[in-house]
Amino acid sequence: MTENKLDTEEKIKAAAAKLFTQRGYAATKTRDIAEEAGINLSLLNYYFRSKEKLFNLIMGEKIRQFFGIVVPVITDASLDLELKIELFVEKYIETLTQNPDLPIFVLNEIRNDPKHFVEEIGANKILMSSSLMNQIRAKNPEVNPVHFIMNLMGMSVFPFLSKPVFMASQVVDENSFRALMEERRKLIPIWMKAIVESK
Amino acid sequence: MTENKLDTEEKIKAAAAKLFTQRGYAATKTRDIAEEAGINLSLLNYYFRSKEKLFNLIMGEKIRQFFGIVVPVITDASLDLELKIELFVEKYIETLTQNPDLPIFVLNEIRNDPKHFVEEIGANKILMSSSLMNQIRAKNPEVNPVHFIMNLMGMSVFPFLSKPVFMASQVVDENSFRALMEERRKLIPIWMKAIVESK
DNA sequence: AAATGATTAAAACAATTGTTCAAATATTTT
DNA sequence: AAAATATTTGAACAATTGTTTTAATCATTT
Repeated sequence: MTENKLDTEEKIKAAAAKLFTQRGYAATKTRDIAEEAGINLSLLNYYFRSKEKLFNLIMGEKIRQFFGIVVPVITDASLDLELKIELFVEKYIETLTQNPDLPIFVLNEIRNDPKHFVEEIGANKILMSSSLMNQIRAKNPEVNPVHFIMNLMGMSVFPFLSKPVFMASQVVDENSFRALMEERRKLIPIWMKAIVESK
Repeated sequence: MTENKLDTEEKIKAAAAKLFTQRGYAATKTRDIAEEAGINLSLLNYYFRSKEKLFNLIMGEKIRQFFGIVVPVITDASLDLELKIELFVEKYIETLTQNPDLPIFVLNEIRNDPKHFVEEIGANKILMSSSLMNQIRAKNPEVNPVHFIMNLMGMSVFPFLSKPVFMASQVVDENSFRALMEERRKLIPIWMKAIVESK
């Protein structure tokens, strides 16, 4: 039955995505994926040929998820800078709240295999030539706009990267972290404005 | 000879530190460490009992390195807020320029084993009760000071976490990245001031 | 020079892990 | 219904990997 086939294939992909993002490539065993998916180990190779091919598939999806979120925002010339920032922050905090393991996984695996990232994100010059970058340059021509994007991403993404540290230190718990992120959704645009206009 | 003993022990530790921080625990093989150190495989177990014990040793050192840098700064009540920020940024950018793999390794492994982190950093309440936090609270009582520390760390550390992305995207190369970080050393304190005083 | 103890090397072991195979079961097509 | 095809299963294989063992080498002491 064709539906059953999609079912198991999706089950394997979901299990693989969960474990790969949580543990990384090397620490994830094919038997763990099979168990998590509730399927026989052989089916993994039957459907995806090898652990590596399955990983590359998941990896590609995660890369597109992580970087694709904001592409429509940063490229849309009809949005002014202020609105772009608001949407950028909102999209990231929303997506990462649902997928807290996404950033550390993506950053890790890009470092391990930068080529795969370049192949996956066909147009890698999108960022520098984007409407967002031009608007930043116009606003403050004296500062390299890369600083701006590092600040914007840093303030949005870093909290999720460092969440385990703040949790372990008992600085936040699951609920207060969520509340903090809600606050940041409104605060980061204000801070970014202050940064761009500073000095 | 006792000097030779220290020599090989240090060689193994250096090799282990390099490979563990670059690849993580699971992807690092004991045989790779031995080869990198230029020693026989058996010596690893002879000196450190097991891969896991060796890893915990390295891990502890890296955690202390990553978090220890700024403890003297954030706890010293004789430094005013502005100077604290300057020193904080300077220390981090300096240390991470020398050890670019440090943050992603530390954040990764803390997520994998938060308990080890808590045991390693005995006093985990240092941050919240630090002189730095009190100075922030005094300056802007309306905003949770955790936001402030996330911004400060995010702006300082995130560039190193995302460096492989910007390199692969050809947004920066090794030299321009270094130059950017030099700029940030001066800019982040200015931006942080703008943030704290915003609204 | 012989003996002792520390250090190093090579080989082997046992468990793990990715993958394949052959048979069984289920589904679709003729 | 029979044949053909697709899916699932359990066992097995081969390579990898952390660790241990046994013997050899080296430096130091007697």
